[in-house]
Amino acid sequence: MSSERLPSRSEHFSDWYNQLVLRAELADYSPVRGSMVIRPYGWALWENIQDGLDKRFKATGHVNAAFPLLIPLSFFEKEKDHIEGFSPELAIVTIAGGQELEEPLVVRPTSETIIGHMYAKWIKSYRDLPILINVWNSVVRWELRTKLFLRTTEFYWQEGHTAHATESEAEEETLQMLDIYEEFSVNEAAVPVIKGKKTEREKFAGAKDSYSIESMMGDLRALQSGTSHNLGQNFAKAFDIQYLDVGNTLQHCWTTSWGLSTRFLGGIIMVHGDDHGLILPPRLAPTQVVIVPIFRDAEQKSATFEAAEQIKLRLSNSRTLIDRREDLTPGYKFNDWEMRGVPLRIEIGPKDIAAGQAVLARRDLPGREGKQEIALDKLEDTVEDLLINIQESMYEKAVRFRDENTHYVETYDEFKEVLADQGGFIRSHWAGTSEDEAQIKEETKASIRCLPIDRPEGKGRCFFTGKETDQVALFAKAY
RNA sequence: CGGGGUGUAGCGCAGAUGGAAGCGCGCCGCGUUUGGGACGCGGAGGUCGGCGGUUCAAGUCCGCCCACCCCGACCA
Repeated sequence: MSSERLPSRSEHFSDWYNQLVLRAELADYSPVRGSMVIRPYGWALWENIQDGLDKRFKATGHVNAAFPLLIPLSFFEKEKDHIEGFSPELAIVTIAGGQELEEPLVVRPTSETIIGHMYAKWIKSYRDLPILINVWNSVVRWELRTKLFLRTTEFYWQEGHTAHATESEAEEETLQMLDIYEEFSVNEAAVPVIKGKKTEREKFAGAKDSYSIESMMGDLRALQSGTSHNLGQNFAKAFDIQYLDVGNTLQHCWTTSWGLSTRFLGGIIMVHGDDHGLILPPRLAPTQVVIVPIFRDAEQKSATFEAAEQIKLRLSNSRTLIDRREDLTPGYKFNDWEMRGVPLRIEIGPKDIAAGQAVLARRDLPGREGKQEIALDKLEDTVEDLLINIQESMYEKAVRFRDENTHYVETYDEFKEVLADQGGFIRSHWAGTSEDEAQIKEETKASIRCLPIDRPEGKGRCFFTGKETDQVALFAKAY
């Protein structure tokens, strides 16, 4: 790790982000343009995200499976909107085994088509439904402009694909998975979200309706961190996914798909990080507590290592690590673990051992403010409480930040003014058309992130058209 | 694909006017250190992004190409 400070988060957000990802050893650039290597520390974080989501998927009746990486190109041509949306970013294999292929193979950008093809084979009767499959894999989209975690050529994610007998059941599934993303984001990642529906312009290529969770990043831009799509019968019709209903009538299924990717890591970084580095929510942190032993000579060394060992044993409920490196000073280690965002640090040295105590430092409150001395016999309870407390206060801080930077406007002039002067989210009544939305994006760079589902605002006047409406739109500049 | 920038040691950079490839950090060894990014001494490490041209001589001048980063358009 470099010994320099990070660029200032408030002044150079983009540089700050890039360097943080590299220096916290979350990821590194790979030799192929736009793709990245996720390093062990970043992958450990992703594994915790996987665990949290996978548990929730299983609890709602989903099972995991695997589908192939390569998909016949013709599959993409079966759903008109889907191919239109994806064709610019497909990577296509045309040569294999030293020969030009009869039919080009697409490296999956998402699996709706191949899964649709298989579902058509597997589903015959209403008794086969619903089918609730989730897949953990990676996909490739040839993006023009990339950024570590947020948009890379290849990224890891989960994609859920379900098929149902009725329209309402599919809609229910779509919203259930959106709720799961929300609950996960809030409770595990301490990242507040706005749940909502995508507009026609912004929805998934091939979907009937798309929903998303949207979060505010530290630079006031919006990040879509999870999506859930009601695909209607679009893919069922394109792939002949049909079943016989109770009355012996052939019906098309109703399908859904939903996904959350390694982009979510980028969200965690940009919501919680500070000038010292990453700040990880305790529930997802690969290491929750790091113990830094402090010593001068061999005698002190064995005493503090012994004390550290005992602390670790007592903290068996937490993911605890002892920093045994002997060639580095404590000060270096403090900065190192702060860069990596470990929520809680325990310093133990000769003075502490003599006093029967240890020093606790919480990552979310940097410097002296977050330090306290604690008697060793109170350590377990204190650590447990602190981890919960850190998780909560990280969430509260993020909510406060988002709310302070969310504005309501009544006119388009005001909209432009607020966006230029303050930025952030604009949440206002909206009755405009797709063309109006396009015009606003063209003129201000801000787009409708979603039409929020929860609307405490009630009825009001659209800032753009002046029409009375109960629909609200969330506008922001987005990643 | 448009605009901008950068390619010299693992990283960050310096190498006016062409004339023996350097500095800082990191890395390796030994010793002293260790409560907020330690220090000394000794080392290892380079087809100067690539190809071509000008020249007695190119990191440096010229041409072409490539890669990456930033800002736009497109996107989870």
